[in-house]
Amino acid sequence: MTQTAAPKVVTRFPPSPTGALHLGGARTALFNWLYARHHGGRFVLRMEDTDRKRSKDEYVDSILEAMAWLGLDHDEGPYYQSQRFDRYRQAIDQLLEDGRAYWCHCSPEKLKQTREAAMAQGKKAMYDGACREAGLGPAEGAVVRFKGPRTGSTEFNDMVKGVISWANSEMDDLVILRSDSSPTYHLAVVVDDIDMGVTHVIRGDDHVPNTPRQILLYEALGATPPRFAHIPMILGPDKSKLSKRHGATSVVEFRDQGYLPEAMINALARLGWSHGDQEIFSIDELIELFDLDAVGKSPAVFDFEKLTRHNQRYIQKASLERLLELVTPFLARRGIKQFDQPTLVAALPHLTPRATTLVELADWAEPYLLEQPVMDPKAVKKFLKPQNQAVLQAVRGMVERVGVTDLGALEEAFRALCEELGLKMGKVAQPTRVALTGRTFSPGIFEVMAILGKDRVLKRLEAAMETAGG
RNA sequence: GGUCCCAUCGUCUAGUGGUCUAGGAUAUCGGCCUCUCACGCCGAAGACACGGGUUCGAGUCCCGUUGGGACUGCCA
Repeated sequence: MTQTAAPKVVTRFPPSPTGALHLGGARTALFNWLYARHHGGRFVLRMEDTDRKRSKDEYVDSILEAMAWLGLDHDEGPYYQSQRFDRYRQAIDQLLEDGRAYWCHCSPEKLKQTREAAMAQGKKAMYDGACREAGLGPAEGAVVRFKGPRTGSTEFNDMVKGVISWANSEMDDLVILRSDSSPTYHLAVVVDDIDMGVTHVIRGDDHVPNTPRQILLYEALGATPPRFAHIPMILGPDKSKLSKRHGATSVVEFRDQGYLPEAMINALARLGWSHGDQEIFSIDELIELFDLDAVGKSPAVFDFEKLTRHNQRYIQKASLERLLELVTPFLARRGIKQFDQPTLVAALPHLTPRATTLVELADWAEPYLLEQPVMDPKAVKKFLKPQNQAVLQAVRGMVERVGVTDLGALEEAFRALCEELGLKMGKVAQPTRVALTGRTFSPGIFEVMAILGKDRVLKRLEAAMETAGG
């Protein structure tokens, strides 16, 4: 007998488009994507936009953009829950018919009062089940509630946390249809995961308390629950839930700050997951190595410094061609739209070890791409002094004579010149560096000359001599 | 308050009862390299939350304490 071709693993990522894709969501998406890819399964994208007031199209676009940037491609979707209301209604009707749900006429005000009263007495703030056995029908302002069991317990074997058991008495009857006749999250998510054949639900562990109630819903709907894997949350440096006040938290912000997607992926993957002592992983390695059994249980503080370090390494590793493409928008952003590409190509290999982000890389590249470098006033004051005019003059003469193409010859001549002047290398190199780049730091002085070429070196030295003389 | 989850260097983590005087990464500090700034290399400091058990033996298993977190919505 041959088995049907139904994929054995189907994962999904269901963001609600009420904000940009955050680090936590991105990691959840990554783990789902990796799990599907590792097992040769399918990855479904679904927008949970049942809350029509808070969901916005611009967030849908922004989430899609972030996913694409990270390279997390989906095999199905994006589905939109807002387009599946008929299906949810059908499931709710079925539940009503089967006696697994009931109409509730309690007003939000009344509910709030009972809740507060319960809290005041130090009791559990749960729905009291007033309408549970009332046999009510639909009415203006009414909702439908799921009729959950009052006794026993619901248990599941979480793939990262192990067995988790929940007393049914701890769960009240949750609303599945709102008074505006839209379905709630719990109902929609379960119906969708059934319809879409989801086999593994990998999500943040803030969903742990939702899981037993959803399992009950699966059973009421006559479906087998999927496997669950609850991954620990990502925290800010103060160990509280990561939020805006911790700095950049949305994926596109990192992109705009000059981070490479593979650095993001690497950093995110290592948060809660590990493979021995290995720190650097390519996408292919992650797909090959990733599995849920190596996911940790405890929450993790996001380490921005480590991400930056990863980013620096990835910038160093990137091909010249890609770097060119990556850095161009960042150059444009600082007003450098037209420039001599060969100069940038020559400069880039010397710049990458010095840049931790693409923003910095563009900054490092600037002196070589501008007609005249922007002179740092402090550097000018310190190094382009009258007494250095002669030094610059001597360097100019040397460059005129030996050129800048033969680095060996250039260095030899430069050192000879220092000796001749009776000056240490640094005393000659620093004024030259400022003359050529406008700054006190740069790649090696000979590399700088080679990048600029003889003509520009001579021109800049002359300009600097004038500055020093004046 | 209740329910549930979690607990190794500052941070991310390795560690699945003996090989742990606890390993790696990052951050910090020191050194080397050196024309500056980086990169790179070498080195230092730095952790098993606490208390009970189980065991010949516990970072590893069990219980408790403490601490942290999540949930407790007609948000998802």
